[in-house]
Amino acid sequence: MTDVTTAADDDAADQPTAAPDAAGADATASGEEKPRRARGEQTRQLILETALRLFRERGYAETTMRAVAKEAGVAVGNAYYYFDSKEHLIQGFYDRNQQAHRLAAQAVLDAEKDFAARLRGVLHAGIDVNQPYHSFAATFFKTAAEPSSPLSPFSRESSAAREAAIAIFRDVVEGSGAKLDPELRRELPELLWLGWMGVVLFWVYDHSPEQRRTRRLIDGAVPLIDRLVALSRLRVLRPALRQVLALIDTVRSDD
Amino acid sequence: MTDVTTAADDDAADQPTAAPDAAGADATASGEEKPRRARGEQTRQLILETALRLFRERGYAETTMRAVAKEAGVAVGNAYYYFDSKEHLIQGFYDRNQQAHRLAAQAVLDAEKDFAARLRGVLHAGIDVNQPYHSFAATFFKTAAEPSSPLSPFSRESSAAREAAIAIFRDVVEGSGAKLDPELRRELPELLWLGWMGVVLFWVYDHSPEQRRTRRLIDGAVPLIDRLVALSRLRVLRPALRQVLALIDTVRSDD
DNA sequence: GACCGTAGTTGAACACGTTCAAGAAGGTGG
DNA sequence: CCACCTTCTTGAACGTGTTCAACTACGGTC
Repeated sequence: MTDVTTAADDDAADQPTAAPDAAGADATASGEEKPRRARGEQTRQLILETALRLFRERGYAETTMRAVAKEAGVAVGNAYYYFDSKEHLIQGFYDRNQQAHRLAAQAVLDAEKDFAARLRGVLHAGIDVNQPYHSFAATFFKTAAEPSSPLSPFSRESSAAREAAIAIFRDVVEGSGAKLDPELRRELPELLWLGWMGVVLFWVYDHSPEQRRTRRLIDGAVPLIDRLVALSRLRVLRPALRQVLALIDTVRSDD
Repeated sequence: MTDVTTAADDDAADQPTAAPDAAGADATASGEEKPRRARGEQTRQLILETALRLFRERGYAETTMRAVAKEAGVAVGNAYYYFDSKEHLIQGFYDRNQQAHRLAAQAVLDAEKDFAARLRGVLHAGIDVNQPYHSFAATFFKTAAEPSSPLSPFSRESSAAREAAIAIFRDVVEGSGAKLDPELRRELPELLWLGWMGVVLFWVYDHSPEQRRTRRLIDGAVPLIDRLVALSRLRVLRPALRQVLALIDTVRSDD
């Protein structure tokens, strides 16, 4: 209700200190007074919410740090007290979508038992969740692509989110009745996650209306993977399978 | 104007087309419409050479447009007369390495007939060529990853370079004695190029000493692909192959 | 030779992400 | 009440990529 943040582009300047006396205004979300540390956390959230809203409204590149600060009613330097850089603000978006995917995927996994159906559902759910942010995601992807960026899906900083994502695919495999080579079973979740990264990559580059091509890619690739997984138990393919698994091991080994 | 070109001296300064008027040197294919203005081309080359040198010496991010201009002995605005942005300067690097890869690949293709050996050689040659620029390439890769960037390997602006790269892999296939399904034969070059893009992606993220993991990836993946290609003629796999080819077709179709 | 149009060139100016020294707020211990 | 420390906040300032109106040089035309 209070929603001072929506005050646009004009006044925001006259607001030197937010809630100097507390007066209970700060208790909006959580019920009770946190430890004294709550003061900064509020500002942090305010800045993050404001930034994500502006990213959504205007796009990432078009949103300046000055605009975020002004809109949030703080000094620009304050944003940098809580976030190391503009890119770091994206992490919030990142986490949020990851969680939404997890949730949407769970609904699918609760309803489906067949491996192919589970995989297909989870992949489509991932696209569903990200669909509204396609144009924004493209620019955001640019910064995530930098290997040294903490936003990279392969970075140490992302390892928690990455593990969570892989867990979804582990669930896809484990919860299905698919019979497969035990060693493959162990590696498959990570491989599927890698495939998902590939789908996301394709999606980012997909300019077709509503990203239909990505949908078709999913629909076409899933039966293929399903078939391949089934074929993996075939005698002629055993050596090839071993070869693939050995390669994965070799490549992963040291650093 | 005194003692200009503090460091840009050496080679790049005085090069071709020094005679602007003589003998219609600038035989740019188009012809009459264009007045013979080779004057600017020299400046363009000077700026490009200077920029690439500084990128190599200091890195991309650390090289400022002001430094490029100063080192080249021109005003900063002049660089923008010839190049739309700092990113556009990278295109030169891009083209040069592409050509070097083509050259190194040719040596391999002239010597080897076996499919696996050809593929392996071409991939290693690609890494060889790019090796000296690994740290620089990582940051440069960031800008290439942006879908809307003209530097993206999938962009229209890169289509010439892309076709040239695919041609290398076409040569890999055609020049080998490998027997394979005719339809696969048609698609394989582009698929191999896509795989090559994957290897590059892996390479960019590879922090192992001298990117050994990438080398191992190549050495491990090539026999695998070789085997897969050979297996593609197996009866049990024919339907799967059809499925793959159909998927590629579907995904590629409209936009 | 005078004139004009355009390719080429300039550097100040702009908006941006980011940094930093300075200070305010608010608690803690005396 | 007073120092004192930590946490939080500020806004000017820096260096960056990029733009732009003005200017120069030069070939073509009369």
